[in-house]
Amino acid sequence: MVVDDLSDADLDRLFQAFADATRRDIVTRVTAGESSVSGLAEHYAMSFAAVQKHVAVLERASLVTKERRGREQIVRAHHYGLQRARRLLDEYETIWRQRADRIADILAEDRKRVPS
Amino acid sequence: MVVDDLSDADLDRLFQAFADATRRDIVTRVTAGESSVSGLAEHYAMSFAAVQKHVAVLERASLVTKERRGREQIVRAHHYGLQRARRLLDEYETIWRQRADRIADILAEDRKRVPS
DNA sequence: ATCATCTACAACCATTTGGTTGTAGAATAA
DNA sequence: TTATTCTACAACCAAATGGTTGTAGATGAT
Repeated sequence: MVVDDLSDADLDRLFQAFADATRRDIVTRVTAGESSVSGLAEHYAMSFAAVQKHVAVLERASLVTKERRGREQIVRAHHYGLQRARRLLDEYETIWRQRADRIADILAEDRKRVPS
Repeated sequence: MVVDDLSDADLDRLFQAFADATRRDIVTRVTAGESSVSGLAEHYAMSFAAVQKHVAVLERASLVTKERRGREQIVRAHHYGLQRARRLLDEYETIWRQRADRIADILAEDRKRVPS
């Protein structure tokens, strides 16, 4: 049962977004609670513009959303992006596990046929 | 309960490795069954050297292993890298879900106090 | 009205990335 | 031995990435 319908480009953006420690930290923060871009920027030893770019990357990957509130831009976690990434890795792991089980079965057969 | 102990650089490599469609396809293939590097290269419209590089990226990310067999280099899936990535995303999702539940509770409280 | 704050975005720079071609070594086949 | 196959790796290139500074527009506070 496939629930995801993400293009290669979508997946590229999704995993690329996770491939940076600052961005993973931003995801953690806004997952714990919303924050303005400048609020986020305080926590990192880089310029506001750099943080702004990181947020933009996360937004393009559908991992966060931005919403204006007064003069601030509020960043929130976007659940579904996260869920999709996890499900994809789940699929890989399921395939792997099935194969591992099959190998285990074959080994078990061997043991029956050639008892020590 | 934290089972993972991956540095930022480890995670960078891990997600970076997934951030390319060719590499994800290689992971899928070798997850279904081992293959030589040249065997993999047949499936892609790029040079052998390019595929070789992709395999090297996956190897550095601990997603596959290489082993010499005669003149071939056999590529296999390495389960643990995959598992670690999935668990990390699980953690994010758990945090998010807890927060979503908390918000739902607060809304439920509101409904009790201010019945329509 | 003025000032401070928050954001947007352009221009620039160094490094990394994803590809190429070319050369060379090791293992197998004839 | 010689030829073929598979791999390793260097050198190169264009484009993307992750950072910077600088300028300008909106919004809120005094």
